[in-house]
Amino acid sequence: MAISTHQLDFEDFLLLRHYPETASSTSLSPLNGGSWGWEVPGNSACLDYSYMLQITNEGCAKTMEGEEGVGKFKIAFRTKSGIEVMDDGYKWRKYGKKKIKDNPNPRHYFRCARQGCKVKKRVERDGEDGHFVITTYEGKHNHQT
DNA sequence: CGATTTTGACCGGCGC
DNA sequence: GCGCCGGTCAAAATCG
Repeated sequence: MAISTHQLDFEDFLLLRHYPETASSTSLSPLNGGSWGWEVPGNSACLDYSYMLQITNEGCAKTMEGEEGVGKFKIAFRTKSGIEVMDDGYKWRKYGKKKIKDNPNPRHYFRCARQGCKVKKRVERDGEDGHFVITTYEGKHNHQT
């Protein structure tokens, strides 16, 4: 599979980063509704998968600072691609499928096939925009590609 | 033959 | 306390 990637059309995509306990404090802004935030890169004209992987690693490092981790890093991005599952070099084992209320489309749950690797991957196809795919990564790989 | 996928059911958490 | 939604696991079947 190989992502083939290389150059997917990331014309429209959103990057979502999640920070476990960023000082949530007692009062979370109602506007945020949590510690989730959407980030949209300025020049998203051409973003390649490698870039996303970098972001992932970076985020992991930050989030896991001090913790062993395995943790709780979560990143999600919506891409405008007909391909839902792109191969990022890791082997994924599907462990579930579920239909979400918000989306009439089924959501696929993947998990890294490597032992000791508790990374989870969630892929949801946008039913209204068939060409949009929301991929969410959770956790950190204990091994290199 | 082994690993992986598939569907359904079960469980847990959150909300009201 | 009950209901809803989402997530995970499990057994069987399939593919390579």
